[in-house]
Amino acid sequence: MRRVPHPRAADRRAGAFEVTETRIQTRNRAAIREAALEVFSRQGFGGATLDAIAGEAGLSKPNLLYYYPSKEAIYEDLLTGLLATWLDPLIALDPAGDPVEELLAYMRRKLDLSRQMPRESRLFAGEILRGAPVMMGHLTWELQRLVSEKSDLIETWAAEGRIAPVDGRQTIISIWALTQHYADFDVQVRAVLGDTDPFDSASTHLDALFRRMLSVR
Amino acid sequence: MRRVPHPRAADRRAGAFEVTETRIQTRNRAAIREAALEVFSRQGFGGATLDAIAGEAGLSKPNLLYYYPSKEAIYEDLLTGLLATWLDPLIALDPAGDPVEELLAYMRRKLDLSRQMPRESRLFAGEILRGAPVMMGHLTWELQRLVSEKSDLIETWAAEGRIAPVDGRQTIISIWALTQHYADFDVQVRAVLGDTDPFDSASTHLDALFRRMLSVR
DNA sequence: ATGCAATTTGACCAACCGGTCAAATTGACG
DNA sequence: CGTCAATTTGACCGGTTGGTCAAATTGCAT
Repeated sequence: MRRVPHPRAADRRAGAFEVTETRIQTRNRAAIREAALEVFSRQGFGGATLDAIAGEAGLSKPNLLYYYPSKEAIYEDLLTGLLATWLDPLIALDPAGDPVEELLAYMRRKLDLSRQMPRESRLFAGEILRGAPVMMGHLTWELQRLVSEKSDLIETWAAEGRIAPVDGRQTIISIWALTQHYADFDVQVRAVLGDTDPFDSASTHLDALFRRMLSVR
Repeated sequence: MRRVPHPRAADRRAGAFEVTETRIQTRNRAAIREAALEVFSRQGFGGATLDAIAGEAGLSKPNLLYYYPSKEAIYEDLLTGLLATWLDPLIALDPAGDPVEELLAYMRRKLDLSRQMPRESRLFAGEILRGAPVMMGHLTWELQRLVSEKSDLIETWAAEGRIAPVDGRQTIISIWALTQHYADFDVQVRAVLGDTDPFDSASTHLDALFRRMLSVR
């Protein structure tokens, strides 16, 4: 029913450490992911077409479907492949560090992600907007667990009086909202800010905001 | 080329103040807008279909197209019709009021909008995400002008020492980001917060956040 | 109750969409 | 260079999509 991408001559030389992928496969899969990111992030899943993705990747549509079995498969592969990158900044929140500086550093890492990977941010945003049909499972497992752990840490810091008394989960949500906004609503932000680089002024602003919000007085 | 919805017997009685719309037209147009809001806000423009909208509205597809000339027309009508509602809270920012309380009140009005009109919020979010193909014009006129005026007000307050020194535009952007997030990323917020009502805890949290951010010490 | 405008519908259409398939082409290795 | 797997392609398919149209039905003012 499903054409699996090539039994491959994989185990021809048993014991080889090599990846099971051809050079051509690696190149084309990468091109497809790049193209799909471009198209899905701007058009959304529903608005994207295989022809558009194939065109952007420089492949024919049947050729594209030689590497991925379906439109959904490409979309899912993109999202799940990016999930780790998206969660890493929170994972790096260090219990041993200085509370305020740790949270500011987390905020900065997220803002950098918005600056350097705006398409990825919009891809996630689009998925969540539509009710997360694909990511729902991840949301209620990895994410919930991770946020639970880190919000406990934040509230411990608060209880110890090392930061202002805050709700841990709400604090994390605020960092998400404030940083992702610059990628997701890019055109609106630029319309409002004019010529100034959104991320430069955002960086200063958010730094001050979180310092005031978190520091004990 | 385009079938205009009915010359109407409009001016049959000259000098009448009545709307140019039939009762049936009013009812059906309202049903269509409601249905379109439901579908567009969840599926995005690209993922939405006329059949889905017609079905939701309880009309046949040709009947739907009797009231609106095209899918784009419905989408545009929704967005432009909702624009005023979306800008009103900022317009109401009062130069004569107490600065901190005014900004807090603005934040609360926006949060209420997220709570009571989440579909409208997601509709706008989807439009901006895709680069605002339809709203771009409005963004670079009404919005830019309004934000310009109100950010000047905020910075005047700051210069007078009545609130902390902040960037006016960035402050407005922060209010948008923090409040709309609860509507736009609803499923993620709920996944993270569990059973507690997102808007109740958000209200407390954001109140404290903006008070700390804005108050002079 | 009748006449005309307003509304509704089924049948239809061309374009497009996601996806398939057999056949052709290319790459790599002995 | 021969061979076989890996890759690529054009032609095609059934279903859906946005949209049209003529005809039927309904609402309403007289």
